[in-house]
This record gives sequence, C-alpha cells and structure tokens, in this order.
Amino acid sequence: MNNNQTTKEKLIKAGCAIFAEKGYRDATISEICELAEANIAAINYHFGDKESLYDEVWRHAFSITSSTYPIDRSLPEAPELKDYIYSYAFAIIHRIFCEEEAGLFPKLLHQEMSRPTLALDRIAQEVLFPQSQFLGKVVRASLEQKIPEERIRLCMHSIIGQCAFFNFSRPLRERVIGKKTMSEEEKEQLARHIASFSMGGLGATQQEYTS
Amino acid sequence: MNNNQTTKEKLIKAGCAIFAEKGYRDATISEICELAEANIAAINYHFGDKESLYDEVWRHAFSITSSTYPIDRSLPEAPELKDYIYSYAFAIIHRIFCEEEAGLFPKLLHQEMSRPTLALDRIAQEVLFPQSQFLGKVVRASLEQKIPEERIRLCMHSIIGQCAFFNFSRPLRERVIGKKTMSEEEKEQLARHIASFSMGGLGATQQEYTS
DNA sequence: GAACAATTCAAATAACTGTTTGAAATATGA
DNA sequence: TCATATTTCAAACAGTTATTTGAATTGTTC
Repeated sequence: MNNNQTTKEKLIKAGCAIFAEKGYRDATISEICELAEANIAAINYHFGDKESLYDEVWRHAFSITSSTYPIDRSLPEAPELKDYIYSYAFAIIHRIFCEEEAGLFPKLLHQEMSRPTLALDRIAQEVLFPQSQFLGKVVRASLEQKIPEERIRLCMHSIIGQCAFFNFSRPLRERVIGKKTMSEEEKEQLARHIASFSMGGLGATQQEYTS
Repeated sequence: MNNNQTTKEKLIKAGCAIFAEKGYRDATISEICELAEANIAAINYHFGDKESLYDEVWRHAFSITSSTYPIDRSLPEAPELKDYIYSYAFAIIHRIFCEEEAGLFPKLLHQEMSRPTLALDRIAQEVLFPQSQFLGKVVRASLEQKIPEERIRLCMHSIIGQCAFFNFSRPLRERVIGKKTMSEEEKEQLARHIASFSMGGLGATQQEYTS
C-alpha cells in the first residue's frame, strides 16, 4: 500500500466523522467513501454492509475517547467526594468539547439517542452502564444511610444531567456564543462549578433525611 | 367534508408525530400522508413543500405544550425561589413524559438538536430563549451580589440540564426501566428532587462568594 | 518473472425520495 | 341544476440510496 493508513482504517475514521455528524441513517456510504478517498464499493468489500461499519466505528470511537479522557484520571492522593465528581465532570466536559477524534463519541451518542439503532442495546450494556457505575459507587458511598436507592439514582441523574446537557444543547450553544470551542480554562471552570453545585445538591438531599 | 378534522389539520398532527419520532430528514411525506389518511400529494397541495409543513408542525406543537404545561402554573401565593424552580421542573418534566400530543414538543426539540435544520434559528429565538429567561430572572434575583454573570449562567445550565437530561436520555431509560411512562407521583417527586438539589447547589455557589 | 490472492474501480440494479402533473371527484354558490 | 372553485388522486419524474457485479489493477509469494 502506498499510504500509511489502510483503506479500512480510513473508512472507519471517515465513518466516525460522518456518522457523528449525521447519524446512522442520514450518513451515506457515498460521502463516507469520498471522505476516505475510497471507492463507493469499499465499505461493502471491507465490512460487508453499512451496519457492520457502524459497529466498528462505535468500537473505535469509544476506544479513543475513553483512553484520551478516562473518568478517573485527575484524582489526587486521598480523593474526597468532590474530587470524584470533579474528575467525572472534567472527563465528560472534555470529551464533549474535544474537537479531535476523541470528541466524536459524545456526538455519536447524541445521534443514537435521537434515532436509536440496533447498536444501542450493545452500547448501553458494554459502555454506558459500566461508566455510570463509577458515579453510582461514589455517590452511594458518600451519602449516609437511610437514603432510599431511588433518591440516589436521582442524585446521579442530577450530576450526569449537568454534564450531558452540554452535549445535547450544542447547537443552541453555537447559536448563542459565536464559537463552538471552549478554552481549557473554561472547561476546568465548568467542571469545578458542576462539582461544587453537585456537592451542595447532595448536601441538601442528605439533609432531608437527617432532620 | 365528511370528517370533523380537515385534511390540513390531520396532516399537521400526523406530521407532529412522525417528525418527532424520526426528525425532519428521515420522516417521509409518504408515511405522514398515510398516517393522516391523505393522498401522497396532499402536503404539497396544502403547504407547498415538506419544509413549510415542518414550520406549521413546530408552531402547533409549541402551542399545545406551552398551554398544557406552562412553566409558571403551579406557583403558590408568595412564591419563594424553591417554588419557582419546582414550577419550572414540574412543567419540563411533565412535557417530557407526556404521552399525548403535548409531549411531542420535547421530542421535536431533541431531533432538532441532533440534526439541526433551518427552523432551529427561529425556534431558538422565538421559543427557547424567552423560556429560559424565566429561570434566568429567578436565579439572578435570588442570588446576592458579586456573583459574576458567567457563574449565574452555569447555575441556570445546572438546573436546565437536570430537567433536559430526561428528554435526551429517553432511549436509555426505556432500556433500563421496562416502561417509558412515569406516574404523576413520580413526576412530582422528580420535580421536588430537582428543586431541592438545585437549592443546595445554588447555596453552595453563593457560599463560594461570601466566605 | 510467473501465478495467485487481495483490492480497487466504474457501471448497473432495484428501491426509495420529494415533487409535479393533469384528470377525476367533491364542495360551493347562484 | 348548473357553473365554478376546491380538493383528491394515481401516475410519472428526476434524483438519491445501499448493494452487487465483473473486470481491471495492485500486492504477495514462490
């Protein structure tokens, strides 16, 4: 081969970009092949069909984003609850506002949430649930007893929701603020806010059950 | 006409349902007309083209949802901050989990967020920004001075995010919990949690600037 | 360099898309 | 009832889709 990337690799990368932008159905084999500088028949030759490429794209996107922005990277020596939440928010916010390949995973997820495909069941099982268990353990361990499991779930949703909102409201953000990018300082400030706000929220929830 | 609904009205209602489920691009004129029990050419006759029907659908959906679940309905006599937040969360949660026609607006919004069309600019201007100003005024009035405007925005996003998350994560929720519905009691409990959690979060934010 | 496998390519296929057309059917008003 | 306007309809149009095909090209191995 004359290039350092195989056609198969180029197709996966191009598929990531196109699927993330348009979702499974609106992404066409034609434009993916064009972006990958491959022939129109390349996908069917290398992957069998569009759906199998989509599976490969998901695996690739998750692999990149979870290694680039792991959710427990920036933890100090003896982490407290707030450190855990900050670490989680830091990773999610960075994934969302990443403009490199590592940023495509949240975009793929957004597409899948609005137009689910058969791939969603596998993704939920293999990727999303395990990831949310990080937060679950942390929140559950930090709250004192007597708080019903259902309420713990709601607290998790409050924290996840604050982060995920920036993924799902992206088009609005781009229409209010001119640019779609976010500086490193802004990302850290946002993660700090979410950690602080959530700490207050957890405290208020706790207090409901101790008074 | 033999029916109590005109073809035009039936097309708008069918368009609401199909566009909300599949988004603008994946919704086909053919299936909308089939659901409306109209001929394939009916949309082009009554609206000119698909895009103009989409505009009408948005107006209809917003009209229904905003009159069925206004964001300041359940306010007590002398409302406090928590009452305002509860009222906001109550309305948004009910809109999201409504299975009638009033529930189609959040679904349309979800589709538009993942695959924006030309309609989004108008919707953002006419509908979304005015609606978020309700929260903005409330939060801004409740927090004491010296809190930078940027931080107030983040607090608003924290509250909105907690609510909107349930719109965008719907497919996951349906895969964890068996059913997509939510009882009235659960909705109120969720709104109470968000109000309580957010009060704690606002308090924690406030405290950062008073210490 | 020859023999073979792997890959790329342009063209064709069948199915679907939004839209247009002109005739048929229905409703309206005198 | 008749003339007119409105609405419905099946058929056709041009464009796009994912996939298939078989030949041409490239790479690999002996």
